[in-house]
Amino acid sequence: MAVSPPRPKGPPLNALRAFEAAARLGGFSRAAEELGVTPGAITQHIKTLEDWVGAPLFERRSQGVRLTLEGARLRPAFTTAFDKMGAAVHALKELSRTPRVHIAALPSVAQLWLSSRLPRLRAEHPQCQFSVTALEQPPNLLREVFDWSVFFERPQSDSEGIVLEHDEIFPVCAPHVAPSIKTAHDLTPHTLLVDDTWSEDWDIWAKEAGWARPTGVKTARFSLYALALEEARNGAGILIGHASLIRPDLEAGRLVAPLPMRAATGLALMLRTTPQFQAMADSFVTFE
Amino acid sequence: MAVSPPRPKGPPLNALRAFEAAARLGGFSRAAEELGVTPGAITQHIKTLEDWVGAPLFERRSQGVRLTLEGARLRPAFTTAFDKMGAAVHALKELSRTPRVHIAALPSVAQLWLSSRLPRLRAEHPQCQFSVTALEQPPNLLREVFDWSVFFERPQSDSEGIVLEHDEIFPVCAPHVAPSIKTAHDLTPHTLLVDDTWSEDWDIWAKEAGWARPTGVKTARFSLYALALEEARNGAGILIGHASLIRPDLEAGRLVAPLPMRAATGLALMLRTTPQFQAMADSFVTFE
DNA sequence: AAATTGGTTGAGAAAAACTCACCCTAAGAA
DNA sequence: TTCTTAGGGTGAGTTTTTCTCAACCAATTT
Repeated sequence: MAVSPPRPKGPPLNALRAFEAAARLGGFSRAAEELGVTPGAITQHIKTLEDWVGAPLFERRSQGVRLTLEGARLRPAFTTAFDKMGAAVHALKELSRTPRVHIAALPSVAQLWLSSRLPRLRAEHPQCQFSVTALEQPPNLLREVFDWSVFFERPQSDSEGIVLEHDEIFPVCAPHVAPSIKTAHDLTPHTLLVDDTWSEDWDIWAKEAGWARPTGVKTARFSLYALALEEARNGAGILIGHASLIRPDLEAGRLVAPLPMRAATGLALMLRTTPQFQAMADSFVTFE
Repeated sequence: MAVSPPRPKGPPLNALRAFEAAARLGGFSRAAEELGVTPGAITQHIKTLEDWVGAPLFERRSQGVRLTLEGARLRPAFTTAFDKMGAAVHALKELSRTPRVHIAALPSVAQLWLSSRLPRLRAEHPQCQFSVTALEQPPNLLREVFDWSVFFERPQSDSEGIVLEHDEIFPVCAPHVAPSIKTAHDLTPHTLLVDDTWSEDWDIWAKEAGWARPTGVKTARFSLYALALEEARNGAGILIGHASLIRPDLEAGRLVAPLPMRAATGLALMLRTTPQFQAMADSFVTFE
């Protein structure tokens, strides 16, 4: 009779977390991003778990993975478990002597929108320590150690985020470039400045403006919106401007909008917070 | 403005688990046992966590640790989170093709009580795979990957364990040794066989029997009850027998009880199971 | 046919977790 | 007092886990 194999251990907690994230987000890459690791790490976690269980949790398809029936059945239990854990971790974070507010934002939002508002926030809450992390995707505030997030997101009635401003885009350029542009077609000879993370912006605006963008138009791509913006200020081309991010440049006259057409992206600059920081966020927003 | 420290991570999940266990069980050593690691490992986990938080979670006292006020406030949230996690893990385990039943029991119970009943259990559930792990302390079935536990425990009305038999102890010895023993005082010249994990048994019985055990009595200590039992069969001394464990020896005449006095330890041999296995346990018990 | 999307793999590197042996402190026992 | 015991703390060194990296696939999409 088998007595004594030391002490059987449950599956590794990190593998469970990887499973939950992958199942919730519907892909290993997205789970990898949320957890701040490479996709390969997720692959391995899931494999560990599948070996432990002795059954597959995901079907591998060429365009990604799909949860198996059993995997799907299991997901909600893990999601609620990790939600509770996340809440507990937030409570744990509160113990820290000096209150810390950790803000997540798109790189462009952090540089162009948040940076001018942070001083005021610091002044209003001198006892708080603020820090900002730039992310490409909004974090899950229930899970991660962020307290605020400021991203362009599709406003959903069900969610409790605060809509700061609906996103509107339109071409902008340096003042000396503007006179040559009277209609959308005048854009053709210019270089279009494109932010990699918002590469469809020009298409959205062009469609709205009824401009069939010719294939030969020159474009210059940037990995950061702030870089493209700087080029636009220097007169290197036409940028598709997000109203909320370029307002200071327009007001200061560093940029102008040569055409009146504005397109809505369907997104909004949204502020979300954990429940603990709702009040602080509300008071911040009333000043806007 | 600070933008970008990769992606801030929450505290390590394993450290959270260590905290929860230590807080719930009221000590690092007990947490270490539940988690199957050394106490030093727990110390380090807690330190990691306290460093992450920036505040102490336990007060260190010479006779052990006490939760700080904040630590105590945090505990319930983590306990429920890990309870949910444990339930989810049990569900995960169910996916496994062949159902597995993992039984935890005291080493003595595993050898002397369970082993004779396992064949019947296997016969009744041929599709199941049974495994047994010997532990000194009953595991937390909500957390660990066990499905059944069989231990001597104090029966508490609030708990849902099944009382298999109340624990009774009394001296036993080989048949040829018995004739010399008419009263408790006749035990004095004999060697008393003692199991290390139940070293108070003789005291309990002696008190009940009104026997002031003289200090000079020889004793022989064993780390396993089954070893002490074997010695008793060989006539090497008097063992304090637990009725439930030595019944087969009494029935077969390998051992006899020379004195009629029996003492209750206040414990009971208890069977506990996870909810999933309640039915199987019930049907097992009706055969007893 | 080429590029893209999303996952997989295995080797090596890095980080986390753990053990071990020894130290420390307070409290109770002798 | 001095011993002993119970429970932790420490730091070095080791083992295990986790992660990254750099290819590599296989199905789409262009």
